[in-house]
Amino acid sequence: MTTGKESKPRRVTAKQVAQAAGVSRSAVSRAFTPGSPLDEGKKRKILQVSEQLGYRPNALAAGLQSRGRSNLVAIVTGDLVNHYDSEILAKLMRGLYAMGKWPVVLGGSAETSEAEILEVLAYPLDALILRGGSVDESVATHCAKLNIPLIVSGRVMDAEGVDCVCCDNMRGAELAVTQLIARGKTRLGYLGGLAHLSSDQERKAGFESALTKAGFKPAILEHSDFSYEGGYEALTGILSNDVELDGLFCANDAMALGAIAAGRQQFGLSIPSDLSVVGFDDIAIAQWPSFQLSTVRNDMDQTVSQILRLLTERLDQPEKASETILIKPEFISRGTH
Amino acid sequence: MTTGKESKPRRVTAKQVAQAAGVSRSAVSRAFTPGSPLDEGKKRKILQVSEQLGYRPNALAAGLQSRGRSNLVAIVTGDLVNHYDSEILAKLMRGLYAMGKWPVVLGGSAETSEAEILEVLAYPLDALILRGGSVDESVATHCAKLNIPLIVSGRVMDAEGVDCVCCDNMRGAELAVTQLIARGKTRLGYLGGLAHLSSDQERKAGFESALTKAGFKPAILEHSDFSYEGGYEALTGILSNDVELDGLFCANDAMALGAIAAGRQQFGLSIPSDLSVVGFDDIAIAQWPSFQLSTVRNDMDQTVSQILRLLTERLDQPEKASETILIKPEFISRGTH
DNA sequence: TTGTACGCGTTATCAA
DNA sequence: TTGATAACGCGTACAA
Repeated sequence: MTTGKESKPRRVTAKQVAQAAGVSRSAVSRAFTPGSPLDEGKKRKILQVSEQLGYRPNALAAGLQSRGRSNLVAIVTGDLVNHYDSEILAKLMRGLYAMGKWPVVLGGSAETSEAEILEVLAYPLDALILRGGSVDESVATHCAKLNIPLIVSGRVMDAEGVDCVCCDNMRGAELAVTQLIARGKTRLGYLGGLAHLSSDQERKAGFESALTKAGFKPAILEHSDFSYEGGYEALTGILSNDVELDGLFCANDAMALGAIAAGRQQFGLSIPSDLSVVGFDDIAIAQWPSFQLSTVRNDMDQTVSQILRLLTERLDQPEKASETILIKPEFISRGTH
Repeated sequence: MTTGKESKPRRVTAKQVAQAAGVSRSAVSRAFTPGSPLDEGKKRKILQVSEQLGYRPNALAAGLQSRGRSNLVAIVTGDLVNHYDSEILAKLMRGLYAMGKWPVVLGGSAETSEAEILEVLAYPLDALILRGGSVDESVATHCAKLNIPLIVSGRVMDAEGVDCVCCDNMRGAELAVTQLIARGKTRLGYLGGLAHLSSDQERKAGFESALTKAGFKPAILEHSDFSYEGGYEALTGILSNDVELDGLFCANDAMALGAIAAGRQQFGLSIPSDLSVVGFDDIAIAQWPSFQLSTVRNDMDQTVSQILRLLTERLDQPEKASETILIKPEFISRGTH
């Protein structure tokens, strides 16, 4: 057993490799830079010594160079308890690996601390991807000052030089309402998530406008928190108050699943004959045999590929005009509507 | 619109702030180093100019220093489609933020590429946390050569200087078997996940040993892939082959939920009177009203806090003896056994 | 309290 | 093809 603070053992450097191999430091650097002019035998020797000593060029020091990049990209994700957030995070990370970028992940829990984001900006990030959490727009100002490209997804941020990728939430809500009405449902309710999020506001607005256009009025407009438990409690509350309802559009899948469970267990409702329920996002469990949830697909693959495209272009052309991409939602018809 | 490759705009440096504020560059450095001797008025001036220019000390360059750290910690996670993996990742990330460390997240999908891990070792990481994915032990060798502390969780790795935190899987499986037998179930089956993972092997071994000790034989030993769909298909297959079964222990919750759905929908079974099902992990959806799954808790909070403790101690004492921590599982009695 | 000078590990430039 | 040398941006020992 050892006690007390010990000195940190240091990593092997190019200098040490150079000495051990009997070459100059520059030669070592060249051995690891494809296309550099270097004698083939000398290169082999260097690589062999490096292997033996466990040498790898330090990516940090390389990123310090004039034209160097850190290849670090920060991602701010929403609460990973929400399956949409964890699923799209996985896809986004894979895309970044393929680009040779490494994701530094922030958030992941209910409260996304603004301070955390500002702290991580101390790193010379290649970009910051704001995918979830409720973060103030002032982040855009900080990024701009630090020359860190900002890409926002899941909402639209109207700031200079900020690229956005967002689902057409209004359209998605309209799709849901149209499909419910097509099934003969007329007393429709809306179950929203956190009301301060623009995605919720847009879905709600889409719901109301589509309903009005069809000549109906909302049976109820309720809010919860995007969680399964929240959806369960919300529908329990609504039905306990004798609200007449034959269709419910929920702002995400988790709440829809919770509402379905409450309807069945607390009120003995048959889904969809007594009550139709439609969700939003199309997370993996929506298609589990137990659920077979009808929902509006918030396409993750399209979203991720657009984010990656915008990132690539922005890195290549820092001054190019910013874009806002709207992803088209699609109604997924399963068994709950 | 702009075309072609443009030069990357550079970040404001301490030198520029020094010039703008009319002070030396070291003064700027001191202004951002708490406890450094510096005239109060000069410090205010520097901070004000920095604010205006948008200057932040570059964490990368700072980490290059002799006694500096990168404060970057890589985490290898398993497939984020598995809720256990995404839930524990979120908790682990929060713990790292609290320590002032930033998580570079790898994996997250079915195939964890070994090459990805080796590539990220180009960064002078403070540590590598191997939490999921099926990664070869050779990673330990690479980490050792690069002086990057390695902490493994979810399995035990018997390598020099590697700390481990793992659930006592044998004991967990025994708990499940004991509880099933206590309910009068005697024809018990085991539904495993990916058979090459040690966690699966240990749970299976625990199942068999506990059953033998109680004087019974396994009704069936089956394997799947840790997914809901896999569990659904596996039980469908088992029951289609007329295996007599009154209790099923699954190597994780997702498969247990799938198996329950299959039993109910495909064979009209009543759970638990016809068939008891017990899972492993205790993910969040295990306690959803629709499921109320009886399971063995693989405690995430304990696991995470042990990982963080080992990390802290390892950073403080690089040469201290390595530890292997076994987390005690707990049976969570709900409605499916 | 201040500024100068050096080191961190790398890549890029330049003259040989 | 080579090796010496200058950046890169920062912290800090050292001398003033």
